[in-house]
Amino acid sequence: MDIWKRYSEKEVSHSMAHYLQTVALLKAEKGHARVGDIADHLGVSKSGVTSMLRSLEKRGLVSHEKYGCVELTPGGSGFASRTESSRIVLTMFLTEILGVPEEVASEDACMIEHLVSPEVSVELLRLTTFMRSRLPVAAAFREAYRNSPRSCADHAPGACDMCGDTCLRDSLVAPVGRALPTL
Amino acid sequence: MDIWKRYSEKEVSHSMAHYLQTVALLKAEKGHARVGDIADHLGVSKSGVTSMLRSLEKRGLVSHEKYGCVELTPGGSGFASRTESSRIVLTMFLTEILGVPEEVASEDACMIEHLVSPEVSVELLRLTTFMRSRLPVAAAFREAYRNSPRSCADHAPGACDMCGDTCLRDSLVAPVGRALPTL
DNA sequence: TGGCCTGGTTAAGCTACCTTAACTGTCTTG
DNA sequence: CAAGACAGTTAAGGTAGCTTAACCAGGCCA
Repeated sequence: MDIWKRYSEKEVSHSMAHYLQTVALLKAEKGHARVGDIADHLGVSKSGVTSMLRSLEKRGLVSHEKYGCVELTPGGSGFASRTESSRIVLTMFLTEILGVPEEVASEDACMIEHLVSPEVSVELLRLTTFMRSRLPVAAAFREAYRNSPRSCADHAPGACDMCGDTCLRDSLVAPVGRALPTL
Repeated sequence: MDIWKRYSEKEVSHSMAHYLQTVALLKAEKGHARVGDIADHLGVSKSGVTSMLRSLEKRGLVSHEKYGCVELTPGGSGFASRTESSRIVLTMFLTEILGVPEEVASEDACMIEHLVSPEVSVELLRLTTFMRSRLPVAAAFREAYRNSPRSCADHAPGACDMCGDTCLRDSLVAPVGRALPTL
């Protein structure tokens, strides 16, 4: 099982995704992206920005010459807009369909926006669109869903066709001994 | 905006989550988890395992004495089972509700299982359960959804209440200049 | 008892991403 | 045009998570 290793082999890391998004945002907001602004926006040091820019440049995602402004290459701007769209779709799904609080939704979306595949994002958008729609079948579903039970009724093994011997919901919510030393 | 930084401050990293899951699996399968087995299962070197175990031990997630077997603490086993449940729920949602291919679903689930909050996991489980149910309203919804359009009809600004000026689906699927040097 | 194989450990080194401290380039202002 | 001020850079150092290489502990067998 080696899927887990692809995590660290992603073309664009979490950090990189946020650098790219920041550059795109600053360009849109003030017309140019400079090292200091990027550093302020991300809450990192300017030297950190400089070195990250070097590595983004090596990957062909930005262009940046000494003491100059930062530009996104087509590749970089593609990543930025894909990640941004992914974040929008995720947040919408989490808040409006799942009904999770804004705060939680934003954080979760931020964590995973750059990790979900386009296939999944697209299907998520489709489901969200359909569920939000004014079609009677969607309205009826929403109504019924709102009133549906929040927890599984019975967890004799096999009683619930989602869970096995132990209730999925229970293990999601109350992991044994959550306690964890601060160190 | 500092949410993005919490990513690297997560109590348990992607790697750690997989180490914990592996220990739980080996314990369940063969009754004990040893360094070599963990290394084989994860495809990393034994020395890598040793040093990761040290750091998991510091965090109170496993116990391990020199040349001995590895045990999960209650905390560690809690994390393992929470992550495992999260993965199950995600995979089920992705394949059965979104209809994404198994291969993609597994990879995406693996990437994000340890990052989604319990709140979101629980709601995802609830939605999945409800949508899969035999209730007429759910069946009707599934039927209508299956036949719903796969792409947005019209993207004059404002025509679609999901997208803004540019179509979300388009930017998810065809980011400008996907090309990216291998380096 | 000595030799050897297996499993585990340490040591040293690499990459990614961050930090602080010190230096340099550029721009403004008197 | 020189003096600062400020923006940006380099240098050096830290943590996480890996690697390879070399070393050590314990079981097995002649």
